[in-house]
Amino acid sequence: MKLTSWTDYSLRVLMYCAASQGRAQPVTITEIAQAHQISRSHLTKVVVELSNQGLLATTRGRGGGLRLLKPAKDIALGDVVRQTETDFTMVECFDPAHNDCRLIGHCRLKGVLNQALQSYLQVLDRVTLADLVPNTDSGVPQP
Amino acid sequence: MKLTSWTDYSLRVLMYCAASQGRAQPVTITEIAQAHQISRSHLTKVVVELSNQGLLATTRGRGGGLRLLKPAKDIALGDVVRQTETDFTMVECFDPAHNDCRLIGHCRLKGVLNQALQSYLQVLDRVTLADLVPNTDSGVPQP
DNA sequence: TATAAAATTCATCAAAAATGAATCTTTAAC
DNA sequence: GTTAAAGATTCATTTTTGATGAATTTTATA
Repeated sequence: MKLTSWTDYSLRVLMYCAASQGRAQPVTITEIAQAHQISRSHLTKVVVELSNQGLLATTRGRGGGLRLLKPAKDIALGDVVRQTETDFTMVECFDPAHNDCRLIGHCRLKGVLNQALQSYLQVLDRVTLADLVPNTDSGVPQP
Repeated sequence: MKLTSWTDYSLRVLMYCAASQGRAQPVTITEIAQAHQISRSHLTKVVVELSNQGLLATTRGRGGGLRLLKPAKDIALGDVVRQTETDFTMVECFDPAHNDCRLIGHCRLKGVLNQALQSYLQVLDRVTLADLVPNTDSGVPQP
């Protein structure tokens, strides 16, 4: 059970943007790619998806770059992870047509695993980008 | 984010054993494999691991089979999942030697994701095999 | 018009999970 | 003691899907 590196990169892009708010020049993909030693090409796809998901705005051309569409304190990790992770299938529930399972009664496993998953996401719902990154527009000066 | 089918199969083996407690003949691998349409060979490996982990006892030879080493109500899902899932790496934390991350301050991401993971497992800690399977040795007769 | 930025397309590559055939070992029943 | 039924082991593949990156195109500004 792990998150994909796609989600990992998504979070890093968002955190980088959050940490860079207030800069004169916007953050660029190349900059983030270099900072994290990831291929610029690959990271671009992550940025495009985040942009499609309404988390980032991008501007092309010279002087362009990325910026968050909402204040960092309004972007909860849970929502990011829900969007970037594609597969939350905990167990493969068998196709009813082929189900020859001899367990008596209905299986409660699926429901329990779903509860656990919700609990996982709820923890992340209570954390925002602003909580992760010291210098944001949260109004709190850093030491 | 998903569990492996290895974990899935592990849970099903344990549930099957729990549901079969009190039977004259012990449960066999072949029986479970047929019930779930899984290759017997493959499922054997799952059983061997569960046995190594102290959850199951196996007996070879004619009349042999599987049985739980503890009452179903004493086997918590959390403990099973902790043992069968091999990789709980939420994000790849960068090697400090190569860390060129420009985020100011220390990153709280890892800690937060770990909290979420613990929350996930804690939900499963509160559920036992007996909760999943109606007819166990829990003393509660099934309808 | 040159440059710097995002966006797209295409082709792989890599890693890990999943699978199953074939065979060996053990043991109870006959 | 033989045999059949059970778990255990070994080996080789297959499948999946995530991850990667080169090359090119589009857009916009200085």
